[in-house]
Amino acid sequence: MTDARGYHHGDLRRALLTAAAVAIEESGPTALSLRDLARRAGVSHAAPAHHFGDKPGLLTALAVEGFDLLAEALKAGDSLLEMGVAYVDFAVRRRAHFEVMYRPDLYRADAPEVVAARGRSRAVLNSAVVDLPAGPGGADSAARDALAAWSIVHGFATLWNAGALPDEAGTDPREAARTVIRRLFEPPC
Amino acid sequence: MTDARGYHHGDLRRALLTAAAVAIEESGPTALSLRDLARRAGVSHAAPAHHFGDKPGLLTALAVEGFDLLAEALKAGDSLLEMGVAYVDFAVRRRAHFEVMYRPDLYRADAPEVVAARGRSRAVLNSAVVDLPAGPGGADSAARDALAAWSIVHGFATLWNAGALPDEAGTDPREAARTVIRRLFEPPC
DNA sequence: TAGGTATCTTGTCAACGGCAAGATATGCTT
DNA sequence: AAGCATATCTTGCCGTTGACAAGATACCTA
Repeated sequence: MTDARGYHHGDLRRALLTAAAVAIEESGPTALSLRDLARRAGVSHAAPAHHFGDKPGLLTALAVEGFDLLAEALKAGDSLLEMGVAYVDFAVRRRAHFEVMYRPDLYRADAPEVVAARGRSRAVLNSAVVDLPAGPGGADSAARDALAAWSIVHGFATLWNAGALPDEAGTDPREAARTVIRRLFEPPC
Repeated sequence: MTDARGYHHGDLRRALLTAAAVAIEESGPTALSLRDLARRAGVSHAAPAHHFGDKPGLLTALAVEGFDLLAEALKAGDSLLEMGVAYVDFAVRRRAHFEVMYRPDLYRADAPEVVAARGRSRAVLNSAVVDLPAGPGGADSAARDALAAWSIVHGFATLWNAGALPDEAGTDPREAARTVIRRLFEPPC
């Protein structure tokens, strides 16, 4: 979609979001430049403003898209373990979206569309926990289980993306994640 | 150290690092401006360049300081559980350092001082895992245990700082973290 | 076909990061 | 104590960026 001659682009909003994801994956969200995105899309430097208002506006749209893509990806997991693997897989494959989603200083995290989309993804995440056998804490432990599961997959994904993990972790994030998450079910008891 | 009239500041490097931590805590690392730091320290806009070269240089120094502060903070934990709590506590109290440390696109993560400081903090983290009873995997499971523990505390800390956790998580990060980490030892088996 | 609106362009401004050149303080050497 | 080298800080400048304003062009509907 580099060319698209004529005064009107046709699908500039979509093109800018895609270009933003690519640019963020290349150099991180901090180095993101609206003017660079405009250049990549072949439009003038002020064109993005019409669709997103300002930079936080664009990243807000990207975050909304990310939460919806995450909810979709999580639905593929049929168990808590597999859903955790899907969470990590999403964070690695759609790294740009993931990075923005959990960086509220970059966008308007309290915008209604964001709140709604985040709620959708969280609902899917929690749906897998209620199916577990109740722990020693009874029904009250469901919240703790959800928080623990979410924390371990989110932490693993973040550390993986940051390149902070030692080489022993391997090269396949799905496999490594599965091993780590299993630790939640097979403790040294 | 706001004033310090005269041509020379006296301790500009220290003042800039402190001001950077404050500014990042206020508005995140993306909004950080060297010129703003210079204004806060009462020096000219080009003064920071002498001490840190450029913006990544300043954040590199901040990351090094962060890894050393983390290693120090972790030493206070006498068990794996308490060390995990200390990790979360560090992430919340020294939020600016923590955010920069795990964002390699912001600084020179491969600089030798960074590699050394990161190694020091990781050594402390791993020292608590070897004291654990060996899991079903034998000695090989130590790496997995370390990764699982690191992931769960890092994920919890990140989610807490991002404001992503639901209100049920409470207001005290240490208490909430302790509850979640315990889940690693008391599974529904 | 004509008016209205959505979309995009051009022009401008302040702020920023980075560089170069100069000014001032500090410390070392003799 | 005097002079020189160096560290530290300033002033001035340039290219880029985000944001805004005003105008141009294409689409769409009545």
